[in-house]
Amino acid sequence: MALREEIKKLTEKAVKELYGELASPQGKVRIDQPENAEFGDYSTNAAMLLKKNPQEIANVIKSDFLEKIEVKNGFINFFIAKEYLQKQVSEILKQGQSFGKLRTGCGQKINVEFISANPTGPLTLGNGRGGFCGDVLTNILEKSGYKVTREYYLNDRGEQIIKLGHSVLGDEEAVYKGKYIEELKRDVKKGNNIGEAGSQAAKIILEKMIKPAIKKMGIKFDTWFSEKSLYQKSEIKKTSDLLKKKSLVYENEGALWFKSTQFGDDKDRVLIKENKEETYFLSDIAYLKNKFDRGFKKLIFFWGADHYGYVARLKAAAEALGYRKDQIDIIIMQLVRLMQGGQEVRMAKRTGIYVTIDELIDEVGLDVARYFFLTRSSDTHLNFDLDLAKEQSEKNPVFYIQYAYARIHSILAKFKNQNSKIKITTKNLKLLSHPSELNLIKQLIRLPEIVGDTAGDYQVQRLPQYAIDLAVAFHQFYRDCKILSEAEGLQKARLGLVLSTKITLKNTLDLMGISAPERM
RNA sequence: GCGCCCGUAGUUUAGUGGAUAAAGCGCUGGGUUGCGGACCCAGAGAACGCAGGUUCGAAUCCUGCCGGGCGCACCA
Repeated sequence: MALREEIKKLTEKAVKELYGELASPQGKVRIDQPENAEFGDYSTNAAMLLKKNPQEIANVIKSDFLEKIEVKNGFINFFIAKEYLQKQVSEILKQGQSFGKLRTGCGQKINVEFISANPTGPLTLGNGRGGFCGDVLTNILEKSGYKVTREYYLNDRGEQIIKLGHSVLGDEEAVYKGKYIEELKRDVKKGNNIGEAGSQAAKIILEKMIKPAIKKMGIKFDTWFSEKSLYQKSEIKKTSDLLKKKSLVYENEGALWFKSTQFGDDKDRVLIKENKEETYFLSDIAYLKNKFDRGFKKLIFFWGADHYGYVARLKAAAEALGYRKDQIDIIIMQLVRLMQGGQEVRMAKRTGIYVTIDELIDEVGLDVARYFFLTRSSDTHLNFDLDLAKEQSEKNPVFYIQYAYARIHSILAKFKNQNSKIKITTKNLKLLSHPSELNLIKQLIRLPEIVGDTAGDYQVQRLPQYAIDLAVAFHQFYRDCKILSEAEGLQKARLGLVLSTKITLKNTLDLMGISAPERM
């Protein structure tokens, strides 16, 4: 069990013992990790919330993994015992690659849909942002014990395909512009009608532009879901029939409407237009049904802020289908604005002005590109300046993290030249007592908590921050503690610590999809 | 007009009810005959957009205002 959970339980138990079940605090009891070491490794505000004497509570709490408990300014501060920390090193070595894994997901099926850009052009920076964040969240959820499906929804029919058709045929209704459209004009067979030209162009864009870009981004989708297939398998018809059966639709002015206001939407929405064409929303409901039918208990979507208006609608649809609104989580990513020399440059596939995610990766490399987007919360309005990004990429903190990893590899390689086996015993680990050693271990054991927190609140920017903390702790340890030149016992202990740092750092980088280079 | 999001150090951002607001870059100064100096240490730099309110306690919650982004289709 994670240490924080353990401390929470101990505190709750103590409170119950002293004040009985009735003590209900106003506000949230928290177990925090204070930044100031003076306040311990963990601290709780429980006493303040309960308006009780913190010392009284502290006196009742007893545990062998705690060295001491102090009370200061109303907080109860917990100090972890050295022995507990030392033991964690062998625990990490034992768990290896699976260190950080949790069981909270209980194997529940969860579907994460991200990017899902229309096959009408290359992937832009906005797609990159949502793509990287989505990808990392799926890694986190997997690590927390969920069975995750990464899904890309492909809008391979409908209005935008027609528009693409016009564009590649170059008629007066053309909307998409750019070099790729010029190239498509050559590849798409002449004599096609608009729809066929559009479909053919979309297929080429998907295979020649989107899929390679996604591969370059280091993302692997489990499912590429075609909107068209919903029509081919009459799932659209089945869905509208189902809603009719539930009396959730009505006809008005020749169109078929869904009573979404019954489920909290601002207004009712059209499913089938007056001209008998189905709306995109109807496909979406069918798609929603399809996902739930496949057994997913939870659906997560990454959308750009420009789709915000769609949230209430989709949740309404989920409820209409008989599911709960909280089975759908929609993460709204604020848009990426392209800046050049302090001026905004409007990006649009329709004007042909945009920076593709390919270009960014070519310029700064995948690791920097990933790190760049991962550090910013989805709420941040991101102004992206390619020149600035290029200039700063050399100083990107990702190299600082990777440098720690390369250093570790170098130490271990040097050791292996002298002696091929590292055998670490509990007795050796007891020699770890330098503040920098203990501090490093404290950072190492945060990984499961980081994973758990992020799986709960989807704030993936926590991960790059943690990686920095970890690297800092290692670099400081490296400064303070010699390894190879020490006597055998201490040398083994420190090698164990170095190895467990390597594991933790690697697992953290893996979650972020960032490489762990042995040399730089 | 209504709804959502943002405004934190020179800059890019963390921090969403707790203690002295944190980090990268930049700036100033210091550190290596040593396992990788792409490193380490110290310092300067922030009335957290403004004004009220709730609370023992507010960058965080509420209200109003200012500035900015996005959304309010029988478009997708």
